[in-house]
Amino acid sequence: MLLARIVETSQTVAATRSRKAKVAALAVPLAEAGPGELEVVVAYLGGSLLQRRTGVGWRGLGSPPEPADEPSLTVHEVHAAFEHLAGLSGSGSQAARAAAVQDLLGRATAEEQVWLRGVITGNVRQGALDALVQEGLAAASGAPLSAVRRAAMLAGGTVPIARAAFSGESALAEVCLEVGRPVLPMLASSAPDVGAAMAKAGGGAVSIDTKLDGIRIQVHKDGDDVVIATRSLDVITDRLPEVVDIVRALPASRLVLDGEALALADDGRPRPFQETASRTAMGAGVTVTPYFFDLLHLDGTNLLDRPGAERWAALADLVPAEHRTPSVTTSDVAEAESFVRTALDLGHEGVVVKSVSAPYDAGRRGSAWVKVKPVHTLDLVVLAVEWGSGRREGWLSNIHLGARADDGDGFVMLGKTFKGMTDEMLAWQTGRFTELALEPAEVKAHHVVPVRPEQVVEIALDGIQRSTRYPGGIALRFARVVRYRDDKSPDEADTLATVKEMFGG
DNA sequence: TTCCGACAGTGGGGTCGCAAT
DNA sequence: ATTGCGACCCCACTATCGGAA
Repeated sequence: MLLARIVETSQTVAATRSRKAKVAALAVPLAEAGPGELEVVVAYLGGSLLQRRTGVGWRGLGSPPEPADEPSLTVHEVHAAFEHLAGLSGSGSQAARAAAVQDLLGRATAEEQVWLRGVITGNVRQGALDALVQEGLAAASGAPLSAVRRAAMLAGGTVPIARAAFSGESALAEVCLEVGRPVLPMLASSAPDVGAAMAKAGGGAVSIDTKLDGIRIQVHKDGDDVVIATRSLDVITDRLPEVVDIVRALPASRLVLDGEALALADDGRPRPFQETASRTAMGAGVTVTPYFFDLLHLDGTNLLDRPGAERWAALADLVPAEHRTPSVTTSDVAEAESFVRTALDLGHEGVVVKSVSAPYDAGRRGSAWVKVKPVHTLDLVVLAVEWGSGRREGWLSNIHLGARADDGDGFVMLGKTFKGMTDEMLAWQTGRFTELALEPAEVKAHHVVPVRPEQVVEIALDGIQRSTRYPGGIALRFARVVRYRDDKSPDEADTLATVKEMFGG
């Protein structure tokens, strides 16, 4: 198949807003693809490469060479070119990569070049990713969408099950959880408070799990072989030797566990997320401790489809309490709230409320698991704004946030945010910050537009973290706009000292 | 007819490994 | 030794479509 087929399809998909039309367009090349190219076609239609990493990003693309007049590249040739790129390493590899990228782009038409640049930087932006490709696969093969989805979740992606979809429903049904092959992890939706979360999770008795602020781990054990995968199914076994030892010692020969790994201080309280993420923490003698909250397989039996209560009972029989996520089962909101307070007092992020009857829905973010985290707010001042991209093209989008300096002179930047803005707010702030621009004539000429520090904005955030990037030594974590405050002047905004004090720094 | 679940997009800060400087 | 880049860790939120209620 020619790459041009993929590119045409991508353009068609991008040109319609109807999801049904997108799916119909995706189904055509999927039905045309030969057995030897189906995997590549599935990946490319979803805007991704089969290579996990190529070593080339937006910077390594360079300026585009003269495009070809006629399309000639096949998907096979493109795949081979990326395989070559991915294999380059060592001294001089950057120059070799640049040359290989230029060679590939030089063989592409102008439209193919656009698509190739998109797929390399992860910016195809056609309004369809893996989920719609799965729908297209179901449409093209005649297999039920539910069977395609389930197989993809259990196989860790759509690519590995594409051929099975064309082999019929029974072939898809045979795809099941295999010890040693990571499945997509179940995700949690969110709710503002525990009461709402309990209602969302189905009411009645629920499990309230402590939400630990570390790295999600899925651990597969087959005899002495242990594999640890992250949320995106990256294998990080070598980085967590303590976890490997702990799982090897568990009294079962084959198992799949889901949990969280985090670094603890000497007093047992969790260290900041940054220290869990850092290997320096391990190097400094800080161990990373695993806490497991689910069991997906045990000695030949897949537990995914069993109710939560049953899986967790099996987990409790297998894993000692010191390596299980603290939790309580209750239907009483007051008891749940009390558990949340305890979790927060112990320094944890919050809780995850879980239905006791729901199965483990791999790869889904449903209402069976609902997270609850406390929200803090600050009143900060907008110091600059950045022009948006994509659907925010032409709007001033990302705002720079500052707290009042402690010496009363000026503002200290603490971070940026683009979150929480409605289209109405984007329109308003584009006008407002154009008015406040330090250099009104230059507003459209620069990506970053500095403004007079006069607009106060209420910002929600999860907390602060250590920063070497920002002058105050701290940065906001997960900042988002709540509302613009026209009832407050900049000299009423929060100070750096207040911010540090609020978060115990 | 209205409601709501699922998706895609729009980006945030920090950390590592690796290659170039 | 330092710097820049790519890749990945954590992630919130809004708009939209289309099926469910």
